Amino acid sequence: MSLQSTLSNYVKQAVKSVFNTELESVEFQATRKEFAGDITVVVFPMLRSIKGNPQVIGEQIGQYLVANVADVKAFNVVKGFLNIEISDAHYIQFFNQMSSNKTYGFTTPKAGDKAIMVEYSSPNTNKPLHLGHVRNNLLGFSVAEILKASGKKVYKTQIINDRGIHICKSMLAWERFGHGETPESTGLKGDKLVGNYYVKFDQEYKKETNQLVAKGLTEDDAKKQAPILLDAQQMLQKWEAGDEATVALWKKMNQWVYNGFDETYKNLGVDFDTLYYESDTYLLGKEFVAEGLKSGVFIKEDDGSVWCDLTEDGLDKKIVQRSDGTAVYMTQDIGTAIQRIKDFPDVGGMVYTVGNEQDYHFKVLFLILKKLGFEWAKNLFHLSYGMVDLPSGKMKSREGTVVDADDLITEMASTAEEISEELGKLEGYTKTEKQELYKTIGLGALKYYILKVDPKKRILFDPKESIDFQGNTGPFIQYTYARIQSILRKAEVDMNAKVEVALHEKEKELLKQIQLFPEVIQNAADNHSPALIANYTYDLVKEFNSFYQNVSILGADDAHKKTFRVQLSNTVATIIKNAFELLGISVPERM
RNA sequence: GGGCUCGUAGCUCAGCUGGAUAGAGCACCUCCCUUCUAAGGAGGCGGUCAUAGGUUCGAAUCCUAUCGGGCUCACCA
Repeated sequence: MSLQSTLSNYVKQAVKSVFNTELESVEFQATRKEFAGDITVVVFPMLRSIKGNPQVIGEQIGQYLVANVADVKAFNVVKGFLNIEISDAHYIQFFNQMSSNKTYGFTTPKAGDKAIMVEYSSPNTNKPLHLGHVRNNLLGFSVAEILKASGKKVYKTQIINDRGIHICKSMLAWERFGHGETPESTGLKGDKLVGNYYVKFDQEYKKETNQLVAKGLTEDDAKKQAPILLDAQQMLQKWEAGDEATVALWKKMNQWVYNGFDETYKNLGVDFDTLYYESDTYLLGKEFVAEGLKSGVFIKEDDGSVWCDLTEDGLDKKIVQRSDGTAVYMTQDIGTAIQRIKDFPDVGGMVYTVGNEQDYHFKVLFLILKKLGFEWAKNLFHLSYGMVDLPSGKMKSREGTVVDADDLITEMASTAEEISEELGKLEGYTKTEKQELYKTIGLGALKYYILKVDPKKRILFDPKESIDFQGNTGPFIQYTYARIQSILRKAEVDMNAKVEVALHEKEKELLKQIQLFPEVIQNAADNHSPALIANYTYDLVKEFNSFYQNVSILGADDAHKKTFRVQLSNTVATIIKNAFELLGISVPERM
């Protein structure tokens, strides 16, 4: 049981014995540095059930605690705040108990618990991944890891948008202008190659529209009548009809893209347990439209289109099936959700990592699934995140302002290299070891930079300036980890020895921070927010650095203190490592 | 126009279910490498928490309105 819940019980006891009142809950907060004490009970909320002067009430509770709780050493009351001092023994005991636990803070799933499916990435297959996908992947992956650490079973998945007009555009352009080029023949990554033909299509399309406009058509008409577009649409029809050659080309080019994506995912350090392809799921959902019609959740209009009226819930009417009987986006998502539960019966909820431009879509989707009566529909969460903006504004592929994911990763590594070389560390490392390390640091910087901000907020990304290596950054934290490793290499102390020492103020602060870790993980899981983990880790590291600067570790004045301090450092390193694992960031032994 | 969302130091961001004098980093200024990695530490400068009301013992946090940015309101996905 945590200190807080233990104390909470004692405070309730105190209130009961002194004031004869049952208290529902007790409010705690960390004691501010300028006051003596470690944890503070806020007396004000009690005034609702206890009449009296908060100062006096605080005193009385404080006296009770000192008399009855071994871990409470002393107290003081400032206005309505009861500051409690906790004995060193409590911290030492806590430390001795957790320090050898390599998975401190992590909860393992219980046997019958429902699993959770986390969807992220979900790209189109016509162009390479860009900065927006990077945020999506990092967020989704991290939230999945955090949920795991909080004791949930997790499946990571994505839905790959492998069909539609966009891929047909690339296919058409490749057929026409590609001269049989392949990733092998060009040395290009498959997704890049296919993306190039998507751009090529767009160029040709523009050329043709301009010609039509010159002939006197309006721009709108020209855009609709450009022959190359008509050809692409025809190709899509052939694909839907199952035309052999078209399907073969589609398969070939999609495979190139997948190979390219796999490389990017590998570099980024994300993975998936199961995949869904839109070509398999786009026809799903229609049977549930029929069922929904029966149960009255949906309504059929005269033209045959099917709608869901959500005006009573404060939303609009939403179409779920076209008048020609075909599925729309919403139909598909309904079908896919249901399919996933069929495929994985232990799944009891899902998290969708999708940009905030689709907030409304998911609101509607979840509501419809609830109305259809699925029990798991209440456990759906849209992990909505803000856009990544560039100083020049939005990323636009046509204007060439997209930041390519692979390029970005490479650039981060070379920035890390420059800084590292300048600092002149890493003597005796081989070239490949160095390259590996630069990648770790560069990626650490990128991931931390993106994950430390609240998912809801937009990120302004300046490729030249925004990623720092000092202060609240990934490399700063990695650096602290590396320094601790260096201490451990030189330490020569018994890491398993249980030591009792009088605590230095800095040591106590560190222990308090360490105590918070399990709670932070739960909190991050509940809020689907890696940012909480990131900021916690930063606080921990700051606390450690302060300790490091103020207290001699290896040169401690007696052996017990040295042992304790080395063990404490080691524990901090373990937490950094664990926390960063939840962010998908690795930590170097040296840097 | 309706709905959603964001607005905290010059810049980038924290601030848990309302709690004590609103915190970091960058930038700028002062110090600290004959102790374990200075990608570090100690300190200084810098705030009418967009604005105006309201609820409360107590508001950056909750409510209302206004202003400003973003997203969204397709038989597209």
